[in-house]
Amino acid sequence: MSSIKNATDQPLASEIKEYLKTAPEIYLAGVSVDTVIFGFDNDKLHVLLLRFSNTPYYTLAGGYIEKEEDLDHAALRILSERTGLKNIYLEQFYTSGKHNRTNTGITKYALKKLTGILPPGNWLDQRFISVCYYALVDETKVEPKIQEPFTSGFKWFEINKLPKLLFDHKFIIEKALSRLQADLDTKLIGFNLMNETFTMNQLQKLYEAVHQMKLVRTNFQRKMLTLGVLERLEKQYNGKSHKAPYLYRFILAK
Amino acid sequence: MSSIKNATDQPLASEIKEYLKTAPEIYLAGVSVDTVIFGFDNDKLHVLLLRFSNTPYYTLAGGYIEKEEDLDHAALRILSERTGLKNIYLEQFYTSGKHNRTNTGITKYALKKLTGILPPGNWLDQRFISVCYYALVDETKVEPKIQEPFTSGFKWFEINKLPKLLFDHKFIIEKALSRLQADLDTKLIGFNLMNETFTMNQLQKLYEAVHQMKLVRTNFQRKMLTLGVLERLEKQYNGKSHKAPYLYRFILAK
DNA sequence: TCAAAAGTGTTTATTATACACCCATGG
DNA sequence: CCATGGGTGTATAATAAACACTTTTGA
Repeated sequence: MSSIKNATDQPLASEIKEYLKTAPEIYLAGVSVDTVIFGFDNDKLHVLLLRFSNTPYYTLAGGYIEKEEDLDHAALRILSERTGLKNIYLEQFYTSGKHNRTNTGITKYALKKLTGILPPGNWLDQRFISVCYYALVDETKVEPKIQEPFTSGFKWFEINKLPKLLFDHKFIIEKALSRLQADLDTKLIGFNLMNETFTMNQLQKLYEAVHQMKLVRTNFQRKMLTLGVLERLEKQYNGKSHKAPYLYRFILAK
Repeated sequence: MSSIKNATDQPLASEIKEYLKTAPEIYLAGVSVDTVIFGFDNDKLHVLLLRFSNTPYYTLAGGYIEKEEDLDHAALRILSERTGLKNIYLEQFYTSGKHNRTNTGITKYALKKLTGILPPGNWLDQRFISVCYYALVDETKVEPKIQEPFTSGFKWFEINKLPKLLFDHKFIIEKALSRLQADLDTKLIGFNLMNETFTMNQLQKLYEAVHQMKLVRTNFQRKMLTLGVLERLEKQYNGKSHKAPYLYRFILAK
């Protein structure tokens, strides 16, 4: 799924100025939230990115924290706004705070393309420390919404075919991936990326996509089954000329 | 080591007011850094805590971020100021952001004891999102310095005999410990808590203190040796009537 | 010679890996 | 029947756990 609007090259000065007026009243200054949204489709691990208006660059889904809002709540709210989902699996994994992280050459250029000339010291001009979360979502259930006027589209990218990114978002995605890899085997979170029922083959594809390596089919099956968290359901006949695989479902420890 | 000053009960209004005047010019608003400083002494895992002036409460070593300062640099600077050390092992592990985390009943009481009555909306009154680091230090080399006027002393506490803490600092320490436990076995960081040379027994005591469990001596020794990161030095004769243990040193992979 | 702690060896259990084998399915 | 992918069994290797044994030291 993908959508790109606003192909014109006009700085969005008027909408931006409206935003700059209200933002300081609503949000905490100097702190932002960025989320790495992971999805999975058949055999590829994806990241949902937003097109930065009037530029060829992409960014993470981000936002600000309301003045009386808990940090975790802000992350969840921002994700709900961008994906249309509730009950998203979220994990805070890093806080990025280099003093010039949003103030590099490319970013300055991109901001100018987006906004035109703005008075210095405006809301977008300040230093932001960004608290980063990763989210695991069922990609097929996501209905992304763009965040006007800053972004003009969204697109799922394969984890190893990322586009040009603004700020330090490439670094943040890499951090998110390595954290996801570590978490996948220790916590039982993989199912957040899948449909409720799945075959063992689909589950293996997920693990292979996250860890970016091939796994041995027979041993993977045994390993998953001995975890004791999979419930075997009926077989799934799909018309292929071979044994039908069982469907499984995660059973969560209470 | 321990030191408590300022046993009087007078609110430190004048020093505080001076601080409140300069802080907003120097530091980022709304964001703080808190550090869980771990030390190790013979067989106990310790945490260095600061006595909140005029109260029976303790807090983590914390501070603010200068306006043009990198976040990691701020954490290191704050630690250097409090411990007198350079080259401290630091790991960012969590960012705490509940909107009322510094504004609970006990904290209000403690702040009033410390400062007397201050105008509302002052620097200390604002909401802070706190980026949390843990530090591993050689306890014997630390020369703590208090942070006047907010704190009036410091003390090493055993990890499972913590005093009453302000804010959400107890929760943060627990998070830090479980992160340290996970890190100890995967990264090779234990040596940051010890002298440069140590016996196998001392190393085992460290692992036992961090994991809060007994380990089997013979198997622990083999496991450490097969890691291939220990260099065996001369024996350490200590006058005891038993075989002298070897000293070891960590050799860091380049 | 003894007690205490250090260091090494050995046995067993557990877990991981490789791969052989059989099974079910639709054409 | 065949080809294909699914499921199970088994042999082997690697690792972990339990504990016996030997060594060194100072009294």
